[in-house]
Amino acid sequence: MYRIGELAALYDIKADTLRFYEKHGLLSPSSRSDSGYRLYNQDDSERLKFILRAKAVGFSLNDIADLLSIEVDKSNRACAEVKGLVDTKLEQVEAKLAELQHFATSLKSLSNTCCGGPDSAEHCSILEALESSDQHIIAKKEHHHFSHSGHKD
Amino acid sequence: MYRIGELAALYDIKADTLRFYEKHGLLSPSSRSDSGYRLYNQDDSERLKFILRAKAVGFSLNDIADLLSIEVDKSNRACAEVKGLVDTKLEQVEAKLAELQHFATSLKSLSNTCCGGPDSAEHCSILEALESSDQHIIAKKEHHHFSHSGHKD
DNA sequence: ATAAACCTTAGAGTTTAATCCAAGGTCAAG
DNA sequence: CTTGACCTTGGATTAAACTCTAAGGTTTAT
Ligand SMILES: [Zn+2]
Ligand SMILES: [Zn+2]
Ligand SMILES: [Zn+2]
Ligand SMILES: [Zn+2]
Repeated sequence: MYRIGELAALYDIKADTLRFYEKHGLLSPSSRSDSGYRLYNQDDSERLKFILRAKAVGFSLNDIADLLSIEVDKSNRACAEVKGLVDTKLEQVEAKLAELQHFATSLKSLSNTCCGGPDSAEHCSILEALESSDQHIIAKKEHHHFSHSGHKD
Repeated sequence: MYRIGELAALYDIKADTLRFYEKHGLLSPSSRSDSGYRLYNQDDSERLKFILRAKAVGFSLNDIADLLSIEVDKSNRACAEVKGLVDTKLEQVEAKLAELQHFATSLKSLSNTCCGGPDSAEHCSILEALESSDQHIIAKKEHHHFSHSGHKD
C-alpha cells in the first residue's frame, strides 16, 4: 500500500497530479486509511503505469480514459476498438506534424533571408515578407539581404 | 472604412476574433462611428494582414505583439531582434516537432502489431505494450499478432 | 414602421493538464 | 506535547486563442 506521496514519488509525479487523475476518473485509490488518506495498492500502481505509458505515446487523458475502459473489460472488447483509438490518434498527430513542418519550413526560409545584423530593421526581409501583399511569403525564399547584406558595416 | 463584420468577412475570420485582437492590443480600429461602431481603415487592414501572416508561419499572438512593436518602429530596431524572434520560434517548433515525431513513431509501431480484428482484445498487442513492464514499449516494434494472428477466426 | 441583420458591452465557457492555495486534520520523532 | 512532514477538501489559476451569451442599440430594406 502506498500513500499518495509515496506513489507520486515512485513515478516522479506530484501528489496533485494523482488527485487530478482521480477527479477525472482515471485512477482511484483502492482504499482509504481510517483518517481518510488515499491508499494505493499494486493494481493501482499498474494502472498508473499504464496511464503514464499512454501519455508517453501521445494520448490525452480523455483518450486514456477510453483506453482504460477497454483495458478493464478486455475480453468483451475488440482489438479493432483499440487499434481505432491508436489510428485516430496517429492521424491527429500526423496532421499536427504537417502543420508544424510547414511552420518550420517557413520560419527557416524567413530566417535565411535576414542578415540578423545590429542595424535598422527598416528593410528587414522578414518584416517585408510579413507585410507583403503577395502570396509567396512563406514557402518561397526570397533574399533581400543579398541586396543590403552590407548593412552591418 | 470597414465595419467590423466587413473587415472580418474580408479575411474570413469572425468579428469576435477582431474584438479579441483589440482586447489583446494587437489591432484597434482607427476610429468609431457616431453610434460607436468600430471603423477600420486601410492601415488597420494591412496590420491585420500582417497578423494573419505571422500566425500562418506559427507565431503566437504574444509573439505577434512583439513583432508588431518592432514593425511600427522599424528604423530604431535591429534586424537581429526580428531574426531572434524567428529563430526562437523555430527552435520551439522543432522541439514540438521532435516530440510529435516520437509519438507518431510509437503509434505506428503500436498500430502495426495489432490485428485490428473484431474479436477479443484479451491479448491485444497494444494493450500489452501499454501494460508491460519493460521499456521497449514504444520505439521497438514487437509482433504479437504474429502469434495470435489467427484469433480472427 | 418594423423586421432582419448588424453592432455594442462585459463576462463566461472551451480545451488540456496540471499546479497552487488556504484552512485544517494526522502521524512519527524527540 | 509539540514540531514538521504529510494528508484532506474545494476552488482558483495558468496558457492559448478564441467562441459564445445576454441584453440591448443601430442600420437597412421593404
Ligand atoms: Zn538585415
Ligand atoms: Zn532582417
Ligand atoms: Zn488482435
Ligand atoms: Zn490488438
